[in-house]
Amino acid sequence: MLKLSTKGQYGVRAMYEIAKGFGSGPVTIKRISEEQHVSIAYLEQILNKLRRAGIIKSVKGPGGGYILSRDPKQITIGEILNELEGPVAITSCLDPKEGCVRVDSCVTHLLWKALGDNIKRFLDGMKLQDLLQGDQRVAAASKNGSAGKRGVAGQREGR
Amino acid sequence: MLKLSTKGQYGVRAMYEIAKGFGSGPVTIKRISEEQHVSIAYLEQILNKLRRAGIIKSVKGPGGGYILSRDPKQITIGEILNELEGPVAITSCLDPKEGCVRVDSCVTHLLWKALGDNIKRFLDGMKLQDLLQGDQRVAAASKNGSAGKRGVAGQREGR
DNA sequence: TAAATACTTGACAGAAACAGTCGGTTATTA
DNA sequence: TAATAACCGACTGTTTCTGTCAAGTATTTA
Ligand code: FES
Ligand code: FES
Repeated sequence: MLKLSTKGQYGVRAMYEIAKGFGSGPVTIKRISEEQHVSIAYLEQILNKLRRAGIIKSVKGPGGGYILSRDPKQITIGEILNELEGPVAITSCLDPKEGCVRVDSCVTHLLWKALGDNIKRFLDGMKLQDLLQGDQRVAAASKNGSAGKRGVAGQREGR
Repeated sequence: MLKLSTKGQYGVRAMYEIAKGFGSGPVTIKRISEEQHVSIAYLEQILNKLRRAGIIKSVKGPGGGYILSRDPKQITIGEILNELEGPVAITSCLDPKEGCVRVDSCVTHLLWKALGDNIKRFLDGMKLQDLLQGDQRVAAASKNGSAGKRGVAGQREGR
């Protein structure tokens, strides 16, 4: 249950690849395709969305490719997924686009809201930079719970 | 993103309804249908799964219905959803039924694992009893993060 | 034992979401 | 102008979801 679509998964992997090249010129779609084993056609769809959202920029022509709009420290997994799959919404009732009339009498509303908030907090606390740093922070979050501002021992000094 | 299917949602609502009748005889499917606005036919499907899993028991004939197999304090939301939608598996790679060969070289594996563990911890920490008690504990979890053993201030003394 | 109640089971089907492809276009550089 | 690389929309097969339906079984009460 609660599966992420491939768009979201590939999107994060693609962003990781672009982040790897941060500071050293654009990364081509072809490169990403080879490194992450995702078809070029599919990646185009994904990267277009992210570009329109302003998270990455593109450079056309030879030597072109994609670059991050911001520092990897300032791009969260949450915002990537948000663009590709919409906001976290455990139920339709929690979806901003839908909403629900019976909120007050609903016994589970708060439950799903709490879960959704939890997930959101996790995803928004996780940065592209954390992926680049070989997952130490991620691993810590696994034991700890949310990756929120409380932080993790040893976070500041990545290496 | 990360939407729960209606089976899972209705399942929890149905369990809540059965839990309400805990100690005072079986609750009919008809009753649940009316209280929670879900069709009888659909509920049958859902309750059958839960019964086969041993979470609830059924009593046939007039005066029959469904009853909890255990105390509401001992039934978690996690196990209900687990039966109805399978285990938490953010990606196919994390799904016990599927698995992945490329785990080691995968940059996002740990990330999704951490998220999944987080969710699981939340769901397993949340009991049917918490729903019955008007959501105080749930509300607390919303601000706090995981509903795990670390607990929430004032948890012990529910009321 | 007959009637009423209530759960049991498996099959089925329309709708929606997913996963991915394809053909053609535009912009940049050398 | 030729090569490179991003851009764009439409399209399609597959899977999952969200239910419905019909027929059957078990239990109680009159
Ligand atoms: S039914 Fe809409 S909030 Fe629960
Ligand atoms: S590709 Fe299987 S673990 Fe990431």
